[in-house]
Amino acid sequence: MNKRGRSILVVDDDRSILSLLTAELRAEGYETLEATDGDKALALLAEQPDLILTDLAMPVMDGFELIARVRRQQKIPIVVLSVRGSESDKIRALDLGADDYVVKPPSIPELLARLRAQLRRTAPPGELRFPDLTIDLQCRKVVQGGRELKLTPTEFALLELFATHAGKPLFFEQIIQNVWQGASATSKDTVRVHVASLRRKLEPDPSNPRYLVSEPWIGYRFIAEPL
Amino acid sequence: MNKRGRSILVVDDDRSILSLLTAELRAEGYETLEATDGDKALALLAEQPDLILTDLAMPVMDGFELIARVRRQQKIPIVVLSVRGSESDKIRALDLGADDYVVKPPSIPELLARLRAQLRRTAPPGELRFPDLTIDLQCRKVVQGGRELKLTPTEFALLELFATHAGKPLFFEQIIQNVWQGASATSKDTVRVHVASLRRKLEPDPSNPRYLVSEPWIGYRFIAEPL
DNA sequence: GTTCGGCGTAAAGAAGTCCGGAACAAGCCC
DNA sequence: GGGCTTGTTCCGGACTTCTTTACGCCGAAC
Repeated sequence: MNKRGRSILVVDDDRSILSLLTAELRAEGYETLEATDGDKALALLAEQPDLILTDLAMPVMDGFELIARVRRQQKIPIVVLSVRGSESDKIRALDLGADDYVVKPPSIPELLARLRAQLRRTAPPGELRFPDLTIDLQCRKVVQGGRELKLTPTEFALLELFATHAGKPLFFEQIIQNVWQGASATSKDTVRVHVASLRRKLEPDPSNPRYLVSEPWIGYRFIAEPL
Repeated sequence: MNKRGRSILVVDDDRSILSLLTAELRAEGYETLEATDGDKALALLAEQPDLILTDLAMPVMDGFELIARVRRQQKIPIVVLSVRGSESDKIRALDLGADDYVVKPPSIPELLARLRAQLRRTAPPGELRFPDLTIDLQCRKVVQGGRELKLTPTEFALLELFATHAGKPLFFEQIIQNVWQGASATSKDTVRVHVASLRRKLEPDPSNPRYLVSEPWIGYRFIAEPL
């Protein structure tokens, strides 16, 4: 569950509801921003939240206007959470630019699922980040110290597997299973050779591996702190 | 009224509901595709609908598996319309990749508003702009350095696919799927030849591609900063 | 000290890919 | 029909990648 760093702007004039919602969201691992009316919410857009969860009834600037104003600038996902369950309210909010509409009181698990669905589509490009190394899974690009590494498909698959299991040792069996789809012909030797060529491109000193250390009798381990 | 040409794939095993839904959608100006199970729905993906509206309970392949299969390839919006209103069903569908979940029987106006909300965010830009290159999808015109390029239908489809996925590598499989609707006869060679002829028209130096670089063992990648 | 097995590197052969050109089929317009 | 355009298949040369093999190194066990 990759929610790391995703922040949600919660807007509601009822402070008890506000704190209840933010508590739930924080428990799920999200960062939260809070606003009690549309004006304050607009100001908090500068913090670049990843999603807006807003009520409709609010003083100063109501939810409808907030949606319209936000949409004039950005395409950030907006989810409405309101006691008003009438068809006309839903249609108006959705047509103004809201992406989903949930009626209060919500089922928290369902609300969370709907938020996940909205966040998913703006998910940042599948990217694994380590100190001095970023791996873009979508673009199949690996950047180290500002320079892009040119990897063969096998090398990239290897690095992707290692990076997604950073810190944990990987058995030869697992490696062959994942990178070669368990082609029975593949041997440990083949893995070793590809690891070697990956090290030549990845390691500052290939003979003293820093990232890709061998785990005798087991396989290999990728050492790096995520983020 | 920008619903022109937007098509919706409706999936439901109950033919009376199916025809009722498609009637409503057509009345709104959408084009519709119909399927009575997940298998047939998958086959109709070749028609490139803009949205999928699907039931969950179906023979042959149920809605959950349909969602999972579609998501493995595409990010087309998926709206679930089901009698099953339980929290667990909603969460499962949403987490599998659905974008919205509406319980049967739906309020038609609300359903339409939710479909609009989903379609809005995938609205085709109509025009793709890159430095020294603009592609007008509506008029099917490509302008480079003030001169208009004359492309064949296949070449245009290729360029459109590449430009909408700028920066990301495209596998031969994806290319064939999108440009040739997965016609099984099409081979990599065919793709290569058309890429070559597209390069001859697009690239300043066709033997040293700047936009359309080949990604060995993968396919091709279109390199250009959007805007 | 010797033996043994895993580990790392280098080299070579096998296999696959990319590209351009040429040839062929199908459709269109004059 | 003849000419043109478009789309597809095939071939050879150049190149890259993958796998295997061989050899040396090192540590552990005896």
